[in-house]
Amino acid sequence: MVTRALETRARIVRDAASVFGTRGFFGTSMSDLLSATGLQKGGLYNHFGSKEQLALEAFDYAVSLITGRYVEAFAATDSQLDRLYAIVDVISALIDDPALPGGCPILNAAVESDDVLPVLRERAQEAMTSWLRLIGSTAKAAVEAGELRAEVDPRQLATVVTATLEGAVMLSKLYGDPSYMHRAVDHVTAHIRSFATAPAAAPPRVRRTGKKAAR
Amino acid sequence: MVTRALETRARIVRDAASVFGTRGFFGTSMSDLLSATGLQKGGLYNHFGSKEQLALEAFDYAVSLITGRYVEAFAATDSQLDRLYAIVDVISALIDDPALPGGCPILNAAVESDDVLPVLRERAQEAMTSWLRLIGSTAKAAVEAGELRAEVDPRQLATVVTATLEGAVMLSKLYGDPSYMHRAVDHVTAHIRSFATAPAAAPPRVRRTGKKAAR
Amino acid sequence: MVTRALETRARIVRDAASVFGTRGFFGTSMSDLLSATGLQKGGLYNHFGSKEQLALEAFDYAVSLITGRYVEAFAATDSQLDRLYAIVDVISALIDDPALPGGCPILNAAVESDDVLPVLRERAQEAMTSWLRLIGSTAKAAVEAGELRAEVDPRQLATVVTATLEGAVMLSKLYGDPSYMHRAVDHVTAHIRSFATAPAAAPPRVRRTGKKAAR
Amino acid sequence: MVTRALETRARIVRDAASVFGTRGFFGTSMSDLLSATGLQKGGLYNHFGSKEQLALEAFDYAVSLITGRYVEAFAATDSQLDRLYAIVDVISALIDDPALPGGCPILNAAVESDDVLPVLRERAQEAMTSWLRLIGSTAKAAVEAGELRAEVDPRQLATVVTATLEGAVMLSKLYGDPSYMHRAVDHVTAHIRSFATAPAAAPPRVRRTGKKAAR
DNA sequence: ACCGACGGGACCTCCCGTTGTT
DNA sequence: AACAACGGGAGGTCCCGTCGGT
Repeated sequence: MVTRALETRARIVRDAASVFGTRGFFGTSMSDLLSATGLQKGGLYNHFGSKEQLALEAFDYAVSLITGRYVEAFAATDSQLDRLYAIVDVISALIDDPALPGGCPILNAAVESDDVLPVLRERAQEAMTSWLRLIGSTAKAAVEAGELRAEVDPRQLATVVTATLEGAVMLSKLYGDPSYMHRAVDHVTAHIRSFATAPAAAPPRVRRTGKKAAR
Repeated sequence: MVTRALETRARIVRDAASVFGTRGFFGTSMSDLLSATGLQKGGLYNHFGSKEQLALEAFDYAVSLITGRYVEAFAATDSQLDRLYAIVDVISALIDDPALPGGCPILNAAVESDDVLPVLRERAQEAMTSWLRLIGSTAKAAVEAGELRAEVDPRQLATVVTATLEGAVMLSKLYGDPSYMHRAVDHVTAHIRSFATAPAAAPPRVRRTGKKAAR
Repeated sequence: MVTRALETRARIVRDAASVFGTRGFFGTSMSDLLSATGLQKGGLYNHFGSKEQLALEAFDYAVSLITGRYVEAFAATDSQLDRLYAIVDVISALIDDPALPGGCPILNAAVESDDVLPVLRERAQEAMTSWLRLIGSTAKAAVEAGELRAEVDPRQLATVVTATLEGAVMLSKLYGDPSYMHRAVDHVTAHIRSFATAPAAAPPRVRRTGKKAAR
Repeated sequence: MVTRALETRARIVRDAASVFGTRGFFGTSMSDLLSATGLQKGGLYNHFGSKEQLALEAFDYAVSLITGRYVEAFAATDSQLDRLYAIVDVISALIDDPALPGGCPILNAAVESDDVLPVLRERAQEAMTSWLRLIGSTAKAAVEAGELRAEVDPRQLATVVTATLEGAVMLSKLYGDPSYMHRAVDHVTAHIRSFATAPAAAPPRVRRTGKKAAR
């Protein structure tokens, strides 16, 4: 039955994404994947031609989980500015309420793929590019909607938001301490707000852990 | 003979630092290290008991190169504020004028060591901590010297500066494009300047490549 | 498929037992085992996690061959005394008609495992203990059956029989000359007979080679 | 200075004999020997061309220690029969009061050298042969001196004594329990005495540990 | 006489992928 | 679709022996 096969395949990808996320591509062995999926060699290689192919699909899946959260979060927004804040929240959730263990898949892929895994590197570039574009175009839309001042450079803003949050993902994971991410979120949020046309109330920060961390 | 040994050892660490920086710990094989150093297995294992031990020393060496640049840069400063700018410049140089290939060793170690290389993770934590402390205490000194306003939260500033620049290292390396780092530097510099007591001239930015990248 | 695996596994154990018996644990390399079994590394390691594990199973197998001979020989006996003689014959056959090359596996294991292979040493102890117990309890049964005089100390007898025959295994193998074993067998047999209640005919010695070695 | 060199050489042999005795030839690595002697590669290879050569000399040394004990023990005897008892005592001392750790060097060499170390095997044969001859000729002399009955077969006696005691060395070492050796000594002693012409008092057993084990 | 850097190979282990089988 | 035996090679480690240097 075709459905069954697809389910198994999806389950493999899901399990593999967790393992690759926490151990990295080279740090993950086939036997890690076998015990994570509960399958044997044959079962796995029926669906994927190689470890690399599985890794690529696992990467795509991990990215899609984040993308899904954007879509979800965007549904609840009614301004471009809120969308920017929502984007920040989604990244922040990589630490506070991760969909998958291992932090940000793009960061992981970018760091590990250096000169060694060009295929993965390309995927990471693509994923990062669409992320940067999302921020950039949202910022531009916010300007056009009159929510942000015209002096905002969308590309500059996208870079700063992304770099700061990715760096914070690394810091918080390195120390096992979410407060680095929280400080980064505060900074990025304030930075965005500094371009807002209306003095505006504090953005609708939703810290997913529920703990309203005193700052 | 003792001299010879130390030289060889130092050379191995230097060469290994490059390889580990570009390929990562798991992505680097002993073969890679042998061809990088020109030694044979026996020769290498006389100096280092294991690949991990060599990796740790290579990490320390890579960090020491950055530290050395701080020391060098600090010698030319005469205000706490200039020191902050110098720190930013040193990190920025990881892209524009790297001492070693592979970007920031701490970033690399932090991302790859997750749950897999606890010893390396500890070293990365230590290195990162002293970096954060350096920024934090410099910021505090700048406040005490009246160069920055009292409202500055040193820890917050250290987090933001570090996260943003580390994230930018990742972005610029991912794309092979230094402009991400440049934008991050501009932002961080402006952010610091926004706390300055004197309206002050632009900070003495020294882009090491000399190319004034149009932005 | 399952059947195939078990067959292969059994074959590996059998072949390995020969190699370990003749070359010893440390003297046997994985290469030796590979050429003995005709497998490749991957094939072998699918069945056994390590050389040590294989060695242990090979040891157990070698011991089981000897045990099997006891069972076989016991089936043809109808007195406790005959059982004692049968035991002697089984050990004697390690030289005259070996099931496996390499002499006595327990002797080999005991000598080589000293302080270096504690796991093997334990196995050797267990195997030796059940051997000593077999002799001891058979002697006791012979006393109770009135076939041996009550003054017999079963533990003493077991030690003497075992020590003498094991020592003879070593001597005969060292010189490649079975006559040492034959002399030991004669002595041990006479020693046992000296405790017999009936003057009894000579025990039903079956020298497995068929050659009635002139002594 | 020549003396110095010989001293060092002798010390190496002594230390190596202990290591080889406990770990065996293959179980002993050069680095084991280096740490046992406190020397470095160069220091060791100045005296011995190879591990094998050192092992051979260490074996000879170990045998010479036993030989020395014979000589010593013989000096205190005034009958051939006492010499036989003395020989038994010397072997018994391998367990109760060993000159070197590792039990009997000949036993060890015989078991480990099988088909793998022909040179060592030859040495073991030679050493064993002179031991057997010593017992045999002493027995013969005892017969000629009228201390043992003429029916004694010297070669048979030598085999039985040697096999039993060697087997007991193995047993006592396997269990870490000297009582196996004690029982073997009792047996062998009684066996010899059974050939004595004079009903004679118990032989002058000297258990070297001093504990007169109750039997 | 001794040290210690180094070569180069063998060690055991585990890798990833293929293949036959159920 | 899944299992599991197996190939063949690369992994890191440690081996023994050599040799330049003190």
